Amino acid sequence: MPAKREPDQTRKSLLVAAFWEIYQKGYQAAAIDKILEETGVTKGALYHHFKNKKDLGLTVVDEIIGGIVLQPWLEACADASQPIEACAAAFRHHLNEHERYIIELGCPLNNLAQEMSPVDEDFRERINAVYRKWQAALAGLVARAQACGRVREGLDPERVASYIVSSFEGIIGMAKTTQSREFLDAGLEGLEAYALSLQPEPQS
Amino acid sequence: MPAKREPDQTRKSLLVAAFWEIYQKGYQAAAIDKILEETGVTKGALYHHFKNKKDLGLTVVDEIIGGIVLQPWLEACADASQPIEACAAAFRHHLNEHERYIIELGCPLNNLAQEMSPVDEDFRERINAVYRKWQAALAGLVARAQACGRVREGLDPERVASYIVSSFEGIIGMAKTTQSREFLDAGLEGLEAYALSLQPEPQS
DNA sequence: AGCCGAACATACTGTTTGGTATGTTTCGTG
DNA sequence: CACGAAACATACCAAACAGTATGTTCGGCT
Repeated sequence: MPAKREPDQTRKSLLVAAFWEIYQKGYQAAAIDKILEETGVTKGALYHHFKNKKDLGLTVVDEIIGGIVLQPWLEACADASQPIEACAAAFRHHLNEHERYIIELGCPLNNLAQEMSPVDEDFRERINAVYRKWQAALAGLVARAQACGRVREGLDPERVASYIVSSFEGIIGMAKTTQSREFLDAGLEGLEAYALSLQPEPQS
Repeated sequence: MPAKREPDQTRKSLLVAAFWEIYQKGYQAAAIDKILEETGVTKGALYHHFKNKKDLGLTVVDEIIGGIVLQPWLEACADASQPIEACAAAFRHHLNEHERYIIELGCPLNNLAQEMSPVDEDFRERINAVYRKWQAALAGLVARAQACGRVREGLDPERVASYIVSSFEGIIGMAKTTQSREFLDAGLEGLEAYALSLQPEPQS
């Protein structure tokens, strides 16, 4: 029972189905036919909306994955009245919220990044664009924390943000690999220890 | 001009070629025919030594990747007269040594882990076995550092090791994604900051 | 009403790929 | 030297897959 003719709806459902297929199997192993089967859309319709598989994949990065990954961080970094604490809270909240999928399937952005970066420059660029936004938001947070005297001066916010993002993705990746929460917990503990080490020496 | 008949040599060359093919494209996208072309071995020979593609892949994990990844760490963790410093040194040495490939292709173990963990339980187990050895070596290092009073008591060596491994793989992954050394440097800086935070408070 | 392009549907193609069936050659052993 | 198994070689297959050619239907605009 396909609703008569709703191009936006059709397009969106294709993107969502493609996202899940890619999230589960990776881009290269993602099967177009599976996406069609899942949505009930036909091949003609798909190739009307997207010019090929790569176009579909890149659009998934831009319109689906970008939003999913960035949203919680942009929020958390924006209203941070208490920078580091808010960040750590957003951290844990985000992980708890999606723990199920994160342990089973990892981070959709990192998955694609690891698979496609060496293999396709266009994918790499789109993925990097998302990472840069994430990193920029975190760097802004750190800079503000410095302004408040909650983070030591002399640290480069960009580099600190780099490390946090790297570490975060690494933690999620290991949780996926081990299929357990242990690496998640141990990782958060470690990252918080690192965050504490950013604070200025208490002037006792 | 195939050397008359050297089964071990043939097998080994297949494993090495398979390693590179998998390292570059991932397991699922790795082409058997490419491996045959690269080695000059024929299909009949390959399927004589390995019962299928999966068997080949799993053997690559066990006999090639395991060694490559573990060797430098096991060495560094073994003779550590100065635990943390030796570890950090092995760190940097390892990265510098293989910087080229690491930035371009990442960590072969982590690549496979991210690709295969959600998709194939057998791969996940083999990969995890390697990670556990790595983690165990690091945990041993931390434990000894505790015994020497160089690392605070009350920290769980296993969890600390978990975090370091996670973080390390995350850093390499981001270096690959961005195709730059920046994340590598920023990551090492961050990890060293973390390592310092493990030390006992200086009793001033 | 009529028309034209956007939005779909169906059937097919060409290639790539892992895997196999079958044949041949080498080598250690009795 | 015979002989049997291991080590290789060749030709082929069947399925999966992205992509296309072609046809049909809807819906807005004049």
